[in-house]
Amino acid sequence: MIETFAALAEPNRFRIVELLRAGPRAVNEIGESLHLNQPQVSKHLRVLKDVGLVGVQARAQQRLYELRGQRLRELHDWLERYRDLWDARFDDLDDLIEELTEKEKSDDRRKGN
Amino acid sequence: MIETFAALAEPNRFRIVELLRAGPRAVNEIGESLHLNQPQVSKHLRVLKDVGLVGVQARAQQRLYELRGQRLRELHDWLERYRDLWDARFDDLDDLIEELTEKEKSDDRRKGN
DNA sequence: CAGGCATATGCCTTGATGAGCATATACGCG
DNA sequence: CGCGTATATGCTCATCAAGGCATATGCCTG
Repeated sequence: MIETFAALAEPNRFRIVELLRAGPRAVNEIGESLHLNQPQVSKHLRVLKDVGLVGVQARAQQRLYELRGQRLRELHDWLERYRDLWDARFDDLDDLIEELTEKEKSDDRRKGN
Repeated sequence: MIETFAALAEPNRFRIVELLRAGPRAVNEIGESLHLNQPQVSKHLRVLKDVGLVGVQARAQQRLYELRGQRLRELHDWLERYRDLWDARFDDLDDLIEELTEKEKSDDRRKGN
């Protein structure tokens, strides 16, 4: 889980993942699309592959990288455990609470709580 | 999005988030539960708060940190765009493809593709 | 099997970040 | 209002990861 987060936390890696959502790509294609040097692309793909976010498929001297669902599904499963936190309208309430908390500070002071 | 990933990519921060799933906690409680020094807890909470994963609520000299849903919901929304990738049984297929790819390498060699 | 293309790896430098410790700030209480 | 508790911040050190460049490896073609 943490490894997945770490992999996706890197901007260029995130862009690669987003790009691969459209389908498999060769290393040079990725590099051109995202304006990255080839070695960097390879290195990032290595990380993504080690984590299991992508898989490779060799075609001639090219390597087609494709997104894999496994880790994303795990991410989803993890998120599910927090569903009650965000599935409701809690978020807007949070904002309210935040504001009220500020207010309480002065209230507390007044009533000596 | 990336900031959320970065925040969750740190092991101790991840543990804090998991802990806060059970409900709001004061800084010292978190520290004791996770065996972390107080300054570290504060620093991690700072990051989590800056990213918006947690909110604070002051009570006396304590600060109760609580998980917020916003960022997790965004994460969920982002994942949704990849749903077709993991919602099906594609994953097992990926494993197959991986294996077949290895096999193809020799096949290609034989048939001179 | 030599040359060329596609990709991977190694090395170096640099910036970011976490841990630890000391210390500052905030707040309630006597 | 001074003291103790709860939390935040500053500083330093060590680690790590990303970018750039050079180069190695793999594979195809003539």
